[in-house]
Amino acid sequence: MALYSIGEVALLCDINPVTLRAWQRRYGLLKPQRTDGGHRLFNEEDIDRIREIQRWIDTGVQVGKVKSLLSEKTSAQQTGWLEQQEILLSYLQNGNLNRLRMWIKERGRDYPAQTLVTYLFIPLRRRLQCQQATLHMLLSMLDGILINHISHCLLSGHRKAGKEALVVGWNIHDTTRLWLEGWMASEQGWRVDILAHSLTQLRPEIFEGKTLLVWCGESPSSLQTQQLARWRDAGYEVVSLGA
DNA sequence: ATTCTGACA
DNA sequence: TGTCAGGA
Repeated sequence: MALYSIGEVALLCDINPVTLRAWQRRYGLLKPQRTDGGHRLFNEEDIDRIREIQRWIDTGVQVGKVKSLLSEKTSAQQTGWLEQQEILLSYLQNGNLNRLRMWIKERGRDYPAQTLVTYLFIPLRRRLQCQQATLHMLLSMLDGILINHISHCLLSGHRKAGKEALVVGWNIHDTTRLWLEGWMASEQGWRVDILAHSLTQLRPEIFEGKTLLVWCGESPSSLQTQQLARWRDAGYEVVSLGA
């Protein structure tokens, strides 16, 4: 198996060697082999792990919280959801969008959106959220189908009774995640609309009368949490998603 | 030339 | 997270 120096890994993963050492020393995230001289040697597995860490950080998780997430991932995989992910992946790779569409529709009848999102779509999307062009394309295909399916679900939700809610993203990158959140909210009885783009400024006074379901990423900054609480105190209906 | 650790901002 | 010193 090929081994890489810290400098090579730094180039490969577009990351500062200093950061890699910090991740190891402060958070115990890495444990590369060493040469006799004590220089680090990273194998492909280490590099995959580094990319995985980067993906978590990109989605807004603080470094200190990543470690538990890396091991927690295996528990979601042991219960058979990994195989389901592989099925979806194969449809994507074969460009078999119709199968994919039908598959999602059928699963949607068997499982609550909550379950599918948690064990299937979030983990699978995370796997595809690589810099690699091919994977990115697959992710894009999946997202398109998902959004289509979800908008369908939201429409039927509008025919039922329920309180009006608006899903908004606040300083996030992954806008497909808003649809997933909206999907779950819809199943919990909200009549959901989604703001398609993430906002950098939130002004709840504009949406008075509707409940705002706010998505701030995997771990909201304390500033965001405080602001949300302040708005609640001011009488706005503001709910933090994922909390 | 590159990387190591540990102190420090 | 990043910089620096002082060594290997």
